Amino acid sequence: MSDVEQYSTVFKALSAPVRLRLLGILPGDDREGALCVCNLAEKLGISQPCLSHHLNILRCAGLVRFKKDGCSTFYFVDRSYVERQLAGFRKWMVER
Amino acid sequence: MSDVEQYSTVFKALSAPVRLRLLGILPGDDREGALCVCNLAEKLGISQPCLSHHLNILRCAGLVRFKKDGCSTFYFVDRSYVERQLAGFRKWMVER
DNA sequence: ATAGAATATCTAAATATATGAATACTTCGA
DNA sequence: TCGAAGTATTCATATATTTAGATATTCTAT
Repeated sequence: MSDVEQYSTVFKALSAPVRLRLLGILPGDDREGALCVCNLAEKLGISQPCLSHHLNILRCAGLVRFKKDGCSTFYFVDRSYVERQLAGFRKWMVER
Repeated sequence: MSDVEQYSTVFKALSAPVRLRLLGILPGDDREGALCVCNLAEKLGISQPCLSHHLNILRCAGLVRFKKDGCSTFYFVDRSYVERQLAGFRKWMVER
């Protein structure tokens, strides 16, 4: 994947208010304060399938990961990946 | 505008490959190597109206500005604004 | 095995975005 | 003032995204 495709995937994932609110609720890698998916949906005021869809977009972009714990799934933000992407883009932009 | 709306506007502007390529071509505030709009369109392989549309999206997001010089218009990236937004988002994300 | 809980996938509808053609607007020089 | 060049806007169409309901899958406990 080219730089441009890479960054556009990340930024597209970050471009929806609902996904930003989701990122704001999800815990970091430490997973303190993690919520299961159904509670997240309620908190965001969207349906569970819709939330699954947005989590999938964030996951495909590499911004979140998850750990399964029995029946439940706990998502968390991969903050270091987010920061690497932002830093990479900043560098890409300035280097032109 | 709330933080979430603000960042989503910026990221939405950055989410299209054609707009990233455009940002890669546009000069920074020094405006060295500036191209007029019609030359940019040719370089990107899109029509002039389409380019105008994308420039407008970037402008509305605050990422680019322009200077008119006679008939021509020269766009340039407001790099300091871009960096402020990226830094602000990084902070916003970590603070949750 | 079976039931129930949690999450993901499929499907269809609504909405948003991207694009180019036609047209309007602006500025400059003759 | 008129014409030409450069850019923006309008309009219609094609494509992509968002959303919820229905359904499928996965895991656990009985």
